[in-house]
Amino acid sequence: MPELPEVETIKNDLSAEILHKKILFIELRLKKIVKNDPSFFKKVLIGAKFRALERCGKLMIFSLGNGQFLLIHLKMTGQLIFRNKKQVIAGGHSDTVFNFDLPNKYSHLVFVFEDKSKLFFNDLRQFGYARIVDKNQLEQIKQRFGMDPLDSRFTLKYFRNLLKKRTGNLKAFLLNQSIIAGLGNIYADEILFEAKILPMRKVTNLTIGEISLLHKSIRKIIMKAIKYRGTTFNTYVDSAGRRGDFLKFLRVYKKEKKLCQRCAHVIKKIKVAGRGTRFCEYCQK
DNA sequence: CTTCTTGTTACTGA
DNA sequence: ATCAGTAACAAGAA
Repeated sequence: MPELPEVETIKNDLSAEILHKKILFIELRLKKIVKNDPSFFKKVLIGAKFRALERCGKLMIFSLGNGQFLLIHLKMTGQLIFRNKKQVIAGGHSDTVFNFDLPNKYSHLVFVFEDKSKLFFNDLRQFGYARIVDKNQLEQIKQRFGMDPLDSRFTLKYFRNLLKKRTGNLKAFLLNQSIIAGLGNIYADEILFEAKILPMRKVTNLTIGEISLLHKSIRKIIMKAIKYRGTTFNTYVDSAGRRGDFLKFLRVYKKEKKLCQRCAHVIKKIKVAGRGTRFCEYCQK
């Protein structure tokens, strides 16, 4: 599942490949993946160039420099894969960097650039989307997102204030994109394990020490996951089709029935806030 | 065959 | 206003 670290990795890598290249052609293979009228979508993009790439939570924002912006959300199984002219010509076989043919049956949208390089938007479950918005719509959408954990304004003081306004459980709090933007099921569970706090705890009865540790853990886990280029469980790959390396650092996500690396008790899995939630009932308090 | 998975939105009722 | 719970979306894994 692309969460903040995965989207950040794709954003950074793609920025080095696609900026300032003219878009020659748009191949829309599955209409529902685009949330605009298809002819409007193509009209805005063809002939335009991506001027900047940014990330808001798990949402990618491609600035077109003409007052319009392309939004792409990968949801659970979306991929954005870039291939240069040489790779496009070679197909999927001859290059060790990537190991599958494109387009494949999950390639719903393809951007063709003037240098014959291509950007493929793949999505197995078709939950992801692409959408063109103008500046006003973009500002409205951005307002719905909470603080980015990497933002310098995400201080302990700020975090303590966020918690004060809430009453629910911690898992739901961490997953709520309008409070903190970018955390999903994998990193929420990993953060709570790191902070040694149970996911079903109410945000109202955390001690000062727990709040401080939780704040530290959010930044620590997210920064480490970015360093290792995200977590590949099923479909996630970066823009070159490579896997993320954070899988080997997971300590609770998909570790149910295995032994806790900290205390050797069995990792449990239950439903919290409607989501599969993994934790150690012994060393998380 | 059924159940589960997951990000987000929409809807219900409390 | 906020929260908990659930359905919806889709397709594959178990």
